[in-house]
Amino acid sequence: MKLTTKGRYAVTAMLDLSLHYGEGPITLADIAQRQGISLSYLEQLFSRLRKKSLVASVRGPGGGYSLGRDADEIYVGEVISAVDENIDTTRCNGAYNCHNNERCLTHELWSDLSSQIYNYLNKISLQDLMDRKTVREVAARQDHSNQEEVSGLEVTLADEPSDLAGA
Amino acid sequence: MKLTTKGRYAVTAMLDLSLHYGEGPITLADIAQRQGISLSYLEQLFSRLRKKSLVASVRGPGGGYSLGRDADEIYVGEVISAVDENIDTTRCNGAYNCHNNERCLTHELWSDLSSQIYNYLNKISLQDLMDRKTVREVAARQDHSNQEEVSGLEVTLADEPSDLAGA
DNA sequence: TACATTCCCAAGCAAAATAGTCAAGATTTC
DNA sequence: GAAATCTTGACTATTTTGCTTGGGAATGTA
Repeated sequence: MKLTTKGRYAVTAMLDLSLHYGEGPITLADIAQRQGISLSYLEQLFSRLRKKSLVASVRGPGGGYSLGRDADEIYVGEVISAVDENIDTTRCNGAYNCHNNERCLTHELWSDLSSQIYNYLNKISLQDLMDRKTVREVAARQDHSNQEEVSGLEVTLADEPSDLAGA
Repeated sequence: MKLTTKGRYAVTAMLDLSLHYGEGPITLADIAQRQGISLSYLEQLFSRLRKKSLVASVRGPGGGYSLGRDADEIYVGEVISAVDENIDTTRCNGAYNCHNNERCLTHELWSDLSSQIYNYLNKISLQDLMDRKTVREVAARQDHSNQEEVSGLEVTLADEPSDLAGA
């Protein structure tokens, strides 16, 4: 199991998609703007999500993406697996001869752990996430600020004072 | 939580140390050879393990490392935390303003997950690992093959046919 | 048909992280 | 004092990440 921002981006985007389900296809441009993820990067992620049938796409004007299944049938673990290819550990992925043609000492431990994490993540559906109060609150705020941002063409982000609170 | 080979190396080395506990201080050179980890890399890892008092060191000839506590009081999670500094997620680690000065949608999910994994790993002690049958078996083999390897200076690993089984 | 909008895809690239090397030193034992 | 061992820091190579660029292909609309 690998846990990187890549997987987080994917889950965030899928959650965004779920929250706007029922509004017809959602464009990646919308998601990119709402979630602050680069459009091209999203395209790469969604390419993999589509290959795993987690999303369905419609081309052309008015097109976009929608969920491949209902939100309560898509699990976080699936999303992460889809974008983070080698879900296994990097060195001895599945191989029994990690070291000196034998299993490495902790081989079993890591496979145990991987499946443990995987189990945990595969119990959480996108619907579960949507049901969370904090998620709904943030989503509502995002939809509002989105409407404001749409009018202005681009937000200037030259040197945002991100660490004012610190020090 | 971050799960990389770095953490795996650390746990493997600590497990090796546990298995040879009672034989006096163990040198990193021994561990490096048994577990196939570069000595200098081990040095870096053990530097961090020592700072967290997970190991104790004795310098000079006959010196080496020993466990900082009993094997049933050292948990896998601690070992991983010790070497993998930023145990938190990379982007919005702890910050509440991941995106647009708000919490990102999945912020809560990731902190939940992190603590979940951490809990799991902090229930497994080095002693637990040693009690596993497969670990004891591999360890026994390693001790044997180690004695053989000591006589030959270096194993030639020019082009090992690692993918014969494939295709 | 033209064209704008959207998905699709592949190559490349900078920054960061990972895994490892190298070199110099500090302690201790013999 | 010499050898063994830990200790430390700087340096390097490789991989991964996050992102850009630049082109397509499909499709709805005028």
